Amino acid sequence: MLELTQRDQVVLEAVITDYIEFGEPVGSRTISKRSVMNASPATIRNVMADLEEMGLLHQPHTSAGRVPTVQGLRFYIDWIMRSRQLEGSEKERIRVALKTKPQDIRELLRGTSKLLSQYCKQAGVVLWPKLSITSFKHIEFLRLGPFDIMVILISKAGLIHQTHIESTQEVTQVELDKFSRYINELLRNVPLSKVKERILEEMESEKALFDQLFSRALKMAHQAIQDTIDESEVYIEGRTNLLDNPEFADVEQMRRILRTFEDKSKMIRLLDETLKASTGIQIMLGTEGELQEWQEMSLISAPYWRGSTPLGVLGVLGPLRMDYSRIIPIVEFTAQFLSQILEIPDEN
Amino acid sequence: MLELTQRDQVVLEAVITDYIEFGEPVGSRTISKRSVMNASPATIRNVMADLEEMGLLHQPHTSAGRVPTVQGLRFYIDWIMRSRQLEGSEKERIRVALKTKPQDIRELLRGTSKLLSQYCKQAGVVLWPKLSITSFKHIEFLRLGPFDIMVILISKAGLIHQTHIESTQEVTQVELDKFSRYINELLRNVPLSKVKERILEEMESEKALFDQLFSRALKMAHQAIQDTIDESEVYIEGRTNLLDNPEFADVEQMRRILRTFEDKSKMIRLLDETLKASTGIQIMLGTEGELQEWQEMSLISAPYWRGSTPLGVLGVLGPLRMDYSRIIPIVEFTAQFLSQILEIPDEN
DNA sequence: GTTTAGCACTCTTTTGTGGTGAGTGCTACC
DNA sequence: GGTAGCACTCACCACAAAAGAGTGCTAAAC
Repeated sequence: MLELTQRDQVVLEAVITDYIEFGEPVGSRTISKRSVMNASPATIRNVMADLEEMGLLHQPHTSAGRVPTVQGLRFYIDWIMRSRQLEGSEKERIRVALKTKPQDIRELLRGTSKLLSQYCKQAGVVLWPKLSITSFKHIEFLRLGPFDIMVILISKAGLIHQTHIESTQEVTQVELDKFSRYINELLRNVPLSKVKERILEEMESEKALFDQLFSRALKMAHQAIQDTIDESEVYIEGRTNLLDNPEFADVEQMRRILRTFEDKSKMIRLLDETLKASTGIQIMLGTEGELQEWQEMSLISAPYWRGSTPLGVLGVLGPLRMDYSRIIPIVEFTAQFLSQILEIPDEN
Repeated sequence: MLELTQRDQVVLEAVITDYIEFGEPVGSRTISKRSVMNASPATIRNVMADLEEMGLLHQPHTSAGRVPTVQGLRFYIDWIMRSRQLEGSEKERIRVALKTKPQDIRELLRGTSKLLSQYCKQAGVVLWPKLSITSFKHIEFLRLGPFDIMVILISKAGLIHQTHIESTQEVTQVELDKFSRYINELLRNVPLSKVKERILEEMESEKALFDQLFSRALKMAHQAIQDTIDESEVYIEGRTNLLDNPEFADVEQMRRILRTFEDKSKMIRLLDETLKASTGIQIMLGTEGELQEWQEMSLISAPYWRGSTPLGVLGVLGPLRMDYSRIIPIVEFTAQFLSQILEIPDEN
C-alpha cells in the first residue's frame, strides 16, 4: 500500500467524490472551499502535485483541474471509501421488484438485470452460466415428423432447453413416450454435469445392450444433450442508460461500446472471469483484467449462490465515473437476495 | 395522384436516388450532369422549384440543394420506383442462412431478424404475434413442490411457454403425469384460439363432473393457459447498425431512438398495425401511422404466413434514407421464404 | 518547516471575422 | 419553353483575439 498521509487521503477523496458528481476536472479552489478541510488552494495544489506524482491523479492539460486515474479510483475504492448502507426502504423496493417475478427463471434473471439497470442508471448484467450447475429434472421427446423429434430438457432450476434431433429410423409418439419415461427415471436428480457420464455408463449396461429400445432412447438423449449443457446465457438490460453519461457523448465511442455488447461471448468471458476470481463483490476498472476492450468502463459484480455453489454473477456496467458507494451495496444486496430466492425451489 | 410530367418524375427520381446514395442535399448541377437527361441546371432548377411547391422536395436553406420530403419519398415509392429483382445468388444466401437454423422457432425468428439486419445494414425486426395462431401440441405438468407446479405448453410451431401454478391440494408427480396424458389427448390439434373453449366444454361434460381427477386436471390446464395465449414476442436485432447512418450522428436523436426500442410494447403495436393493414409488403414512412414517435425513420415490412393465415410480420427499420429498391425485395423474399419454412412442420 | 498570498504563465474555450464555395432565383436572351 | 449569366444567400472553415480557469513557483507569513 502506498503511503498517504491523512490529508492526502482526504484530498484524494474530495477530488474523486467531486469528480464522480460533476464529471469534470476539479481544481484546488473547489476543494479548498468544500468540506471541513481548512487549507488554502495553494496547499491543496501541493498535495495534488504529490498525488499526481504517485499516479493517483491526472491532469488532462496544464491549466486544467485534476481527474482521478484508474489507480486513484482503485485506491479510493479499496482503502478510503466506505459504502453507505442501504436503507430499509431501498431493500424493500428490491425485494418487491424481484418477488413478483417468480414465473420463469429467465424472466427472473432478466428482471434482475433490468432492476439493476434502472436502479443504478447504468447497464445491468446477469450471467446464468453453465446449465450444468443444477440437476436434471425432466426430459420430453415430441414427434414433429417421422424422423424429426423435438427434445425438451428441463433443469431443476426451471430452465428449459429445447433442441431438434433427427432419428435414423421412424418413430411414433408412443415410442417416444416410453423413451421419455425411461430417461426420466434414469436421470432423476443427476447433476447436469454428470448426465453425459451417466448415459454412457447405462449404454454399457446389460439392459441397454440387449434391448434395442433402450439403446435407441439412450442414443437420442445423448445426442440431444450434446450441445445443451454448457450454454451460458447473459442478460444485459438498460444499455441505453449508458447514453446518458456525458463521457459517452462522443458518438464514435458510444458506437464502439454498443457494438461490443452485440457479441455476447465477450460479455460471457468477462463475467466468467469474475465468477472464478472471487467469492464476494468485485470491482473491475477500465484497463484491468478482461475489461481491456472497454478501456473507459468499469464493472461492479457479485456472484449469487445456491447453498454453497456459485451459480452465476450479476452486476452493473458503467463508466469509470460511477457512484460506487451507492452501487456497490445495491449489487451486493441484490446478489444476496437473488441467492435467497433461488434457494427455495430445490426442496424436493 | 398528383400530376407530374414525365420530366418532373425523372427529376424527382434523380434527386431521390442521389440523396439515398450520398445523404446530402442535391443540387441542380449534379442532376443535370447525371443520367440521360439533357437539360441545363437552370431548367432543372425550375422543375425543382415546381416539385418543392408541390411539397415533394424541401430546401434546408436558401443556398442548399434539395432533399426529398416524406411525401416525395412516398410518391417515388408508390409510382416511380421499380424494385430490382434479387439475383439467384442473393436468394441462395438467404435460403442458406435460414435453412441451417431449424433448431427452435425462437432461434429461427431471431436468426431471421439478424439476417435482415446484416443484409440491409439496418435494424431487423420480426414479430411473432399471439401464440394463439397455431395449434396445441403438448402440455406437461411438473411437480416443483407439494403445491407448486410448473406447466410447460408447446405449440405446433414449436414455441414453448412455461408458467407456474399453485395447486390447492397436494399433488404427486404420478397424478400430474395422468393429468398431462389426459389433457394432451383432449386438446390434440386444437387451435390455441379454441383451447379455452374446449376446456370449458369438457368441464361441463359428464366425465369431468363425476371424476374428481379429470376435473382437477381441467382446472389446472385452464389456469395455466389463462395468461399464456395472447403473448406477442418481437425480435429486434442489429440496432447498432443504425448508428452508422450519418443522419443519426446526433447523440440526442440516437438516444431517443434507442430508448424507444427498449419499450417493446410500442414496437409490437406498430407491427401489429401493419399486420392488420395489409396482405403484402408495406412501407411506413416517418410521420405516417403508428410511426409518429420515430419521425425520422421508416419501416419496410411484410407479413409471413402459414397457408392462408398470417402468422406475423418481419421487416427492416431504418432511416428515411434507405435503399428501398434493394431492401424491399429482400424483405419480400425473406417473408416468402420464412412462410415456406414454417409450412413444413404442420404435416402430422 | 509548513502554509499561504501573489503573480506570471499555459492551455482550453469562446467569440468574432473574413473568405470560400455551393447552389439558388431571377432576368434577359435564344 | 429552354438556357446562359449574374447577383445573392448561406453554411462552413480557418484563423485570430479575448476570456477564463487553473496551475507552478517564489517569497513572505505563521
